[in-house]
Amino acid sequence: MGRLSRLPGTEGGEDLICHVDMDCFYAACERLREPALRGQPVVVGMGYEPGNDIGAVATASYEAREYGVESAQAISEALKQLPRKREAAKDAELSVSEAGFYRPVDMPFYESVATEVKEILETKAAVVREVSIDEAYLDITDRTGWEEVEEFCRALKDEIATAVGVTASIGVAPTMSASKVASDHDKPDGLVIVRPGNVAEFFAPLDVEAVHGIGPVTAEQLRQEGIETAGDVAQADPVTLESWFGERGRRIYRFSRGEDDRSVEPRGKPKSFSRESAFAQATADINKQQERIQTLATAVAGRASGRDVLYQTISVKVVTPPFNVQTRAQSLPGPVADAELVERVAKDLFEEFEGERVRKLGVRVANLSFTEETQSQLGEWEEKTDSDSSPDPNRRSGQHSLTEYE
DNA sequence: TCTGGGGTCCTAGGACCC
DNA sequence: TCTGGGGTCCTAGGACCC
Repeated sequence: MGRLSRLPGTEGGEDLICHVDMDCFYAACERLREPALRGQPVVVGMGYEPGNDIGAVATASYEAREYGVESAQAISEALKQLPRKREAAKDAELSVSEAGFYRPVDMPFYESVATEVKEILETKAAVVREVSIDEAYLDITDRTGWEEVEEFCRALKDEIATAVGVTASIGVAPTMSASKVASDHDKPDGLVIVRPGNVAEFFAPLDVEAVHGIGPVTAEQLRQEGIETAGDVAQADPVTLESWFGERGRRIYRFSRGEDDRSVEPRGKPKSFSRESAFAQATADINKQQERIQTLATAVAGRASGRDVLYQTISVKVVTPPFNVQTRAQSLPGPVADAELVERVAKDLFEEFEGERVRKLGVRVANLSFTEETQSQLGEWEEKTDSDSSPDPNRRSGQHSLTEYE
């Protein structure tokens, strides 16, 4: 829960929140280092190996989307839709990368590009919250005003395009959730400014699923009730929404009206690390399963120890056909960093599923604690700690305070 | 959308403590 | 002794986001 940025019950409108969302970021990065890909249908994916179906689209360029490629689609399906792939099918010599405009995910490179963007963002706002590698919120209240904000944003977009070479879509609104919806409203290369007086009008016609926090499941339930637009949600009875969806119902109600009392704050420390991977085909082979668990456990423990993080809870995730997700967890008496223990516990937890066909396995560590040294090394995780364990909701961020881990 | 991978938050029931 | 109330931790699952 974020702090209140203003007194409850008072009219919002003073704040200018800016949401920056990079367009097709992975594909844009690939084009940076390979200009021949510009204007072409590009698909960036992970886990694809020729000859099997495993692997999905991480990002498709707008040209690829024209051919029907969608995010999260199986790579093999996506590549069939691209014209070059069809030509290449005649030529068995061509590798996958040469055939379609497929490129495998290269996170280190994308992160280097994201860092350049972030450096620009940091000059534009006192507080920047990175949501993911290609998305961030900026509180620009003290840097501009509603009269000049369009110029301000154009300058920001230009700078990103000129200095880094990728395009961003930007949304500006009086709240975080509204700015998020605004940036999404006119992609790619969009700039949508929702002024305080226009919030209701902006939201009214939008599909419920455009609202941040309403996904496919909730959207379907709402439609069953005849609620189809954000405007409909805004007109609904918040008590009824709460009876349907619990606390989330209240949030949905507020977000559909553009209301959001969170303030922009830097990201806190991670809460868990996990690793998961799918089998090319569901398998009941215990050797393959245990081998996979071992690989995942080692990888997860390695990530944690690389960051000097201790963990106290170890869990496994088992996905069986058709798509049944089950998790089992075990907490330890105290925080540890022990790869062999992770593997042992994970294998123990998995025993219950022995003999079952499994399509996907995952290993996770949680209940993390951060050592003092970790803190100084990890500037990117911020110095704040108040979001995870402080009993005092009024405690301000920005202080090094790790007493709970000493 | 027959579904990859890495996360977050919320809920609900049970164990356990005082 | 068969029974109140409050609080915390743990586990499992679900929805959502990128």
